[in-house]
Amino acid sequence: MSVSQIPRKTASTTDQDGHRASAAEGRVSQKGQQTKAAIVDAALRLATQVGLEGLSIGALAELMHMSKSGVFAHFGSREEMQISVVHEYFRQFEQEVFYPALALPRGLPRVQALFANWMKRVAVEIQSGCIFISGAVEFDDRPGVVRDALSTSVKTWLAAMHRAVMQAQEEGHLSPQADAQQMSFEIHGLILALHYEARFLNNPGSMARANTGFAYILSRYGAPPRPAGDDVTGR
Amino acid sequence: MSVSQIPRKTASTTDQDGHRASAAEGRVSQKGQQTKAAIVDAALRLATQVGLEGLSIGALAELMHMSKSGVFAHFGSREEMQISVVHEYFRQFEQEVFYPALALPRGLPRVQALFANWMKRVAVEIQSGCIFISGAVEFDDRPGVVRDALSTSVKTWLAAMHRAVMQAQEEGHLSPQADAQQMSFEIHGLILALHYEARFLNNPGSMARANTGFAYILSRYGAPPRPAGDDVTGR
DNA sequence: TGCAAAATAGCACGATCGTTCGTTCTAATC
DNA sequence: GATTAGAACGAACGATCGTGCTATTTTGCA
Repeated sequence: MSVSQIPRKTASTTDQDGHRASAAEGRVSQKGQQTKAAIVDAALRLATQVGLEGLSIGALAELMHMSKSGVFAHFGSREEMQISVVHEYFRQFEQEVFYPALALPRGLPRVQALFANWMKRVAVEIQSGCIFISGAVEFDDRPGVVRDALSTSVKTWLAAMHRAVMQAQEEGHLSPQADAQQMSFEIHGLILALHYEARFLNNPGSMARANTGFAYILSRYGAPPRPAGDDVTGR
Repeated sequence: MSVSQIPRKTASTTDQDGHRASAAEGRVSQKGQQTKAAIVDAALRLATQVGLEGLSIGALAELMHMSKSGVFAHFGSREEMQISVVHEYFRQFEQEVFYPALALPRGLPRVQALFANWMKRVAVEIQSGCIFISGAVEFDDRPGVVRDALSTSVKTWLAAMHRAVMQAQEEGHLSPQADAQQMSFEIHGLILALHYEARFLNNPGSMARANTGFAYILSRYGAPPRPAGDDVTGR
């Protein structure tokens, strides 16, 4: 399902056409699409550092060498801009983490690839930040469209991970009586602990601990003894 | 430093007298201490919902039925107010989670008590929020005194937890060759996943999954339910 | 009870926020 | 080339932010 709604790479703004038109609800020109995509790009880069709430149109305008109103006109509201950022982040997350793992056979190889890709991305986000994590904190008790967009994106990804685990059970790679929800929960915890301890506490060795934890989880859930190849980068 | 000490509204700021005086560094009166403690109390309650950055002196003043300048004068700066909130939060955390567990014998019982108390607190924070988590996101790439206060508090607590685990190894309750840092990391992950999935995603059953995960960790690290000396690949 | 000191209020400041409005410039269409 | 829609600008708005400053009230102590 998430595969079918793959957004076009040519225009990153076309994915929200159906639900809301641009600022003045007039048709957008080619140039308009380009600049809007560039703005969303810059906004995403800024949001990973200062969070979705720290994102301001003024700062974004200065970064784009544009006027505030010029930037604003592309979205019509701050919330709509934040949603655009969330969608773009999710799109990139899919491209980097999810889709490459589909190249591997379903079952344990794909689960390992998903986790490896996830780790690779978090490793970068230790410096840049992750809006799925910062956004969760910022919007966890602030209902609204931005929270909905965030929540939907995160749930879509976690469901994909969970699905891969269940497929591994079906393939006989993991114990069939194991609790797939439990396993997904623990994996999520490893990622969150890595992000917290590496990014905020600057604890060295967090990456290795997350990987070790994942190996422990696999072994507990009945994964076959590890093959000689230690590197499981599914790319 | 007794166990039974319950946080009371009076003199909750006396613990930070030595490190920094009040706003104008003049001597504080009894009434001043009371109101400041009440302000910090309200600020803490507000900060758990909107975060340390969302905390504003204006909103706090309205909540206290005071003027902005009246509130401001107690701290001298917004940062100092945020630091006071962090210290108060840490103090309450200690009182609720850490000290009660000291009543139990060192080793596995104390480790289990620490985790149980931690869980009890997080269960409440699913509704109210946790500034150790929200603060980490808000200040993870914003250096300064507030970040330092937060970081120090969190590290103190995690070190206490880690120390308890090592004591359990010394007591023979946990396998001596196990990696205590690894175990602490995984426990931290369970708490973070619980907070994320329960508070942001509203996933039911998260509490049970965190408890189950903790039991798994204990068994893997050689807790009594399983015969000691068991290999790391338990279950 | 009187008096110094502390607590609080009131006001104003510069800055920044998201947003609106009218205008100007640029691009696409005929 | 003329027409027109859209992109971008610039100024201004009301609101809120943290923070000074100066009165005024309240408190604690001799």
